[in-house]
Amino acid sequence: MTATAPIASSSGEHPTPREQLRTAGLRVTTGRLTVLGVVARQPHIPADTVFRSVRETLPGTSVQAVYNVLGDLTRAGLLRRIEPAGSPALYERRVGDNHHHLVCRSCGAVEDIDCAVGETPCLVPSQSHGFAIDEAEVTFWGLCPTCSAATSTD
Amino acid sequence: MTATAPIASSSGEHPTPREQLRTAGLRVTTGRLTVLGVVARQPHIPADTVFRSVRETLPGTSVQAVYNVLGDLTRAGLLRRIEPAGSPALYERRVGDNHHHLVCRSCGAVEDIDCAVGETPCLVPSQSHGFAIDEAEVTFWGLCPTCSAATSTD
DNA sequence: TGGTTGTTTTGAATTCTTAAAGAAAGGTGA
DNA sequence: TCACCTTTCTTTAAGAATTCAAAACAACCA
Repeated sequence: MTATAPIASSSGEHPTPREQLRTAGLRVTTGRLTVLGVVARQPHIPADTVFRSVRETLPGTSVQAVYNVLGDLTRAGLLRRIEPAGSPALYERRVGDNHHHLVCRSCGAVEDIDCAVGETPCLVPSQSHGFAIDEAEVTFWGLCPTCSAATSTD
Repeated sequence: MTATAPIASSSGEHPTPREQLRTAGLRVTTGRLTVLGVVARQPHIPADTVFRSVRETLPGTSVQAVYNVLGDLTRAGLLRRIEPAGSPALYERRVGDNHHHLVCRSCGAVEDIDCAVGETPCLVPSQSHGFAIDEAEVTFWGLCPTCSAATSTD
C-alpha cells in the first residue's frame, strides 16, 4: 500500500483523517485512510464488510491488515467498536460522544441513539461494587420497522 | 443421564428447578438440573466452565450437551445469557428482573447491578427510529477494586 | 536518500458455537 | 409393566470470527 491520496489540510476545526492519524502517532497509510473512509460512509460495519470494501480500492489488501487497522484505529480512538450480542464486532466513526445503539433482533440493523439523559446517562449505577466505572454502554433491543411489519403480517 | 435426584416439591411460592423445567415444557434430566445448579452457584459463567463443572458430577457429559442445555434453558427463560464485548457468552440464573452488569475491563469480572432508574430504566430512548423496543441492556465498564489497585500501584 | 521503525502480507492456528445423525433415555397409554 | 413415540444426548464435523508469528515491505526523520 502506497500513500498517494491527495493531500488535504485543515486549520484546526475539523482535522482531516491524515491529521487524525498523525495526531494519534500513527503513520499515514493508504490502508488506514481507506478504512476510515469506508467506515465513515457505512457506520456499524463488520470487519468482513470493511475488508470487502477496502479490496475494491486496494485489491491486494489482506484480511489481517484490515483487522490490524481496525484494531489500531479503535485503540487510537478514531473508531469505536461495538459488539451487540450475536453479531460480529461493528465499527463506526462517531466517537467520543457516548451515544448508544438500537439493534433489531430480527435483521440486526443498528441505529444510533443520542444519550437519553443528558451527557453521561446511566453513568451512576445504583451500586458500584467498588469499581472505577468509566463507561455506561446502553443497547436497546427491539424490532426495526421493516421486521416489525413483516412479523405482524404473518 | 438418569434423573435420580431426590424429589423436592414446593407449594407455588418458589418453584423448584424440576418444576421450572416442567412448567417450561422441558423434560427433567440430570444434565439440566446439574447445569441449573452450577449456574446458580456461580453466576456469569461461560459455557466452557459450566461444562467442566458439570463433568465433575456427570463425567460422560459432552460439550454439545452443555451447549444444548444452556440454549434450551435460555430459550425457556430459566437462564439469562449475556455477551459482554470481548468475552464468550455468560449465563446466570437471575432472570426476569432486567438487572444490569458491571464488567471489569482488565480481568473480566462481572457484577450485577440493580436498575438505576426504577424498574425499566433507560427504556425510553431519546429517539426510537420506529423500532418496537422491548429491552434496554446496560453494561457498565470499569476496573474492579483488585485491578484498580494493581494499576495504581504500577 | 538511507536507515530505522512501524505496517502489511503470508500462512496458519485458535476459540467459540452450531449442525447432523444415530443412540439412548424420558414419558404416555394400554 | 410393556411398547411406542418423542425428546435429549453423544459423536463427529464443520464454520465463522478473530488472532498469532515471522518475513517482506513502506513511511518517515535526519
